[in-house]
Amino acid sequence: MAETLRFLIDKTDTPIGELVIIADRDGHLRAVDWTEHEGRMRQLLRLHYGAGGFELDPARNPGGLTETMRTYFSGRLDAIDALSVRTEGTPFQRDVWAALRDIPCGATVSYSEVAKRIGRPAAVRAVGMANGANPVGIVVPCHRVVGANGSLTGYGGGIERKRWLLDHESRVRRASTA
Amino acid sequence: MAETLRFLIDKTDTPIGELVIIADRDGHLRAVDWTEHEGRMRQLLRLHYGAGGFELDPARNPGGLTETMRTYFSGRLDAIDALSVRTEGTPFQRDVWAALRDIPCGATVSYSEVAKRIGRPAAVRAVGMANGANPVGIVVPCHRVVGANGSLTGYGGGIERKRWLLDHESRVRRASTA
DNA sequence: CCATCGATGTCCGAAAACCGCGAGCGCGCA
DNA sequence: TGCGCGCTCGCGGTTTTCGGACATCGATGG
Repeated sequence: MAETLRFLIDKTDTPIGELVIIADRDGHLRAVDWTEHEGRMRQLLRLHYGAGGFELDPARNPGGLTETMRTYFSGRLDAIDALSVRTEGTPFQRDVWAALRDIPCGATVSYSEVAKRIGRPAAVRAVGMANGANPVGIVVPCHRVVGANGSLTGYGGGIERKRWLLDHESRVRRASTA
Repeated sequence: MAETLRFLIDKTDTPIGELVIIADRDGHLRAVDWTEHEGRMRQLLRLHYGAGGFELDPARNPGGLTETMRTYFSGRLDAIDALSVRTEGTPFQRDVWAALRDIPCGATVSYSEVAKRIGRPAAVRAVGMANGANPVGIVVPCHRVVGANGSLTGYGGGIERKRWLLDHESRVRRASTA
């Protein structure tokens, strides 16, 4: 591939670890992950854009996205709802990720329910795979998908963080509706 | 892959069939093949630039390249020597293709000789593969590579055309040195 | 003299493995 | 009987692996 996409990279602290944020110059979010897993994230980028297909230039609060993430963590959960995400991925994955964004904050859904919603009720386990391949943690809320019996099953960032995020969302929601 | 390279496409007749010419907007030749094999050529482009990674806009004599090709066929063989080529391909393939351009017009070289020249004397058969994967026929003169015993072996455009091209080159050269 | 074989890089198709699931079943335990 | 736990197996998209084909040629053995 001849061309090179130039992305912007920033980092920020959260109560549960440092976050890496990748954005493009049009203000679209391209990837989000924990610094701890930056290697894995870069590998995913390589997969999607090619080995030399992109470059990461350090930046401060690109497109206001870093600030938006901080806002979410500080308690204004709906901050990330309007945020514009742009990713690659197979058609199936894109279907799944789109369905994830429709899960309202504070709610959880089972893998099979997601499968049903994208019209492939049997592709339950594949939904799990697609979840794991999600480049944009938190904003595409793969943490809101849990086992049919309510168990947390798995999370790329670690079950602990999944639990924290769900707590965070239900906690704040409870406070605001009270 | 996000963006799309916009190439220019033109066609022209030759004594041995119609030629397709793909150029970029900087005047570099990107691909050349016979109209008869346009499908195969597009597949190669897809391989190199991605399925939706490029687009072909019809153009007339882009970068003067069509005219240059016509000049070659009309007898000014060195017309294609200076012409700028830009292609993708693996490191090995690029080595091979570079070596091909060093074969002087009118001369022929064996596959094993090419292998020797790129420093991998044992990769003889692989040179054959790389030859077949050459996107830029004629200009990158894969037709000047023949069997160790002088037989024509193979040619993507058909042995007949290979023979014609070699005849053409030796004929004109003989005439000019006489 | 002729047939066979091995080395070499790349692509392609087929097949298998991999999983962030979930339903069904058997079993142990009151 | 009734419940819960854990094992097993089928599910389906994606990735990985593997084998074969090929624009050759020189060495070997019959």
